[in-house]
Amino acid sequence: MSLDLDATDRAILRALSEDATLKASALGRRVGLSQSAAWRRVRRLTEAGILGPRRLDLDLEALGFGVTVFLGVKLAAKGRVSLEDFERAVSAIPEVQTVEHVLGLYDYRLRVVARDLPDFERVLRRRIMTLPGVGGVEANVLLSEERRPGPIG
Amino acid sequence: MSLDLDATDRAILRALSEDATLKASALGRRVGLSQSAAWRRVRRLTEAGILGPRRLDLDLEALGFGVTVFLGVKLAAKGRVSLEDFERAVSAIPEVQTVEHVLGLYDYRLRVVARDLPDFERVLRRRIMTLPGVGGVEANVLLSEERRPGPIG
DNA sequence: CTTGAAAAGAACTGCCT
DNA sequence: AGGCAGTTCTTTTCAAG
Repeated sequence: MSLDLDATDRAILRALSEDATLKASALGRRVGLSQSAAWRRVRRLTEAGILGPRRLDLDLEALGFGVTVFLGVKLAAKGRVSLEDFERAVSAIPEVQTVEHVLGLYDYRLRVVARDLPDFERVLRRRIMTLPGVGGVEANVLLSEERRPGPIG
Repeated sequence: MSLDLDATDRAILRALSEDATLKASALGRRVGLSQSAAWRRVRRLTEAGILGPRRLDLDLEALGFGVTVFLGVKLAAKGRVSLEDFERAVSAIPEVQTVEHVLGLYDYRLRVVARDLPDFERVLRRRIMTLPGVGGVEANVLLSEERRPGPIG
């Protein structure tokens, strides 16, 4: 299924995950190909589904959201609440950036942003704790974060 | 510092976080502006630092990395290992996609990808558990994930 | 903010090696 | 598969209402 990539493909993936706005010409220069060859490779990788949609990272801090908290949520074992109910309710909270359904100590991991800690407390008390079926919540406040390209080298 | 955004700005941010490849003309159509007006707003938001770099999401599953695990890492209290040492070592592991320094039950949260569970066990035993200063590790396996635009509405 | 237009540059196509 | 040349499209800038 996963078509095989040569070193040039991997170089393209590495370059594009750093800067998705790279033009085919600049990309080609960087990996040692002509503009059209680079462009054809990008199209091939896109059609293979390897290059996903170009997403835009908003600087939420510049927008006044300086607090990011990761919540580990354990659903109440007894309250036979469907996962769908929980997911629907959590998706309606604007401050929730990511909803991850996981297997382990928690059932869900949420990435929540807020303007400051008082604002976060409001979100936690009025939105999170009132979600259907919540059994326990554990929190970690983000101090700093580093994203890396992943195992494409 | 954070310049105020009107409803149109927020619409632009919402549209672009869904699809960062949107052309200024299509964007203008979507938010009810002319092409040049939309383009000027995008430039203004970019210069204000709100629109970050366009990153490209790789479909790691299409590349054969079907397993994603979140690790909560607690450093050993005694072993006076500097955070820098830990961060440097963890950054050298290709399978680690994200390193988050957090405050709470854990000291670090790691997003780790692997080809399958045996491969993950290899990474865990040979790379993660041998990191300098690791006191305890807790794992959650990703089942599904939903990303949302965040509180820009 | 809008329209219109012009210049620059990138995307995309066919043909050739 | 890669390179070249050409066509089509968008971007980017400017002038004027």
